[in-house]
Amino acid sequence: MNKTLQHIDYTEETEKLARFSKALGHPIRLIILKYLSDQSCCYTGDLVGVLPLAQSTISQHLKELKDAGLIDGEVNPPKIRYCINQENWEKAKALFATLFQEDFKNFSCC
Amino acid sequence: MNKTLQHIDYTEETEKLARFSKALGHPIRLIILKYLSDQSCCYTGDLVGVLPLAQSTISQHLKELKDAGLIDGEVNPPKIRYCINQENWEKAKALFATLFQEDFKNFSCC
DNA sequence: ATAGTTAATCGCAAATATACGATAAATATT
DNA sequence: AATATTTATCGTATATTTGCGATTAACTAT
Repeated sequence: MNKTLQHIDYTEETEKLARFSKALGHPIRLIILKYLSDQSCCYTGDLVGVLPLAQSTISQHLKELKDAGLIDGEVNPPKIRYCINQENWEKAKALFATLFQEDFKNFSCC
Repeated sequence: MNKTLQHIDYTEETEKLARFSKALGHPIRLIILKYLSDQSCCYTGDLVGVLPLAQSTISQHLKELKDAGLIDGEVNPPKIRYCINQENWEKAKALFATLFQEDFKNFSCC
């Protein structure tokens, strides 16, 4: 974290893929996404009932996913209904597909 | 990080996918993988010449990728030749494919 | 107005990640 | 044996992440 090197210019795609990856980089967040997918949508409280973590911790993980754009929180007082953000989910799908595409791994050795 | 809750039992798949995601969660590491893919393989020094980061930092990122299983380092004294680990790369590809599969996102709402 | 419910946010602690320069290890060359 | 090359590792500093309990905010229902 020295000097001016900490912000290198990456392409928009690289930046986004790293962001998505980071958000997916915790088991609890994968479970939350799976749960959201299975249940269509859910409230924070549903997850609190299911996961062995404090409410504040779960709220934090939801924020993480929301900030990465993978989920949306729709206010439904006094609850908040979380759903997967389809648009960005598709974007993530596309980015990961590119990453693992044939031409990305078109090696001549190894 | 309290009590005994910090180690929850996740499935092997969840654990692995989170691990891969985390490794992919830094732009520099994505660039390294892309470079490895383009150049077939490369030495640490090649990356040091290309990336605006200290040699030790790059070495650390390589270790991160290696520990996640995404790359292999083959000793070729005094250099070390890094290549993508095809087996695990395929495994990652499959796991991400499952994550983004149709039936994962089979919603009834949103 | 008061009380209840739900979920975000704050404040804190501990762990992990990111970056660097310096040093060490391993091997090839002289 | 001595030197040069290459790269990992060590030590350190700072930033970020992860977790908790307590509090606050927003809205409902009484």
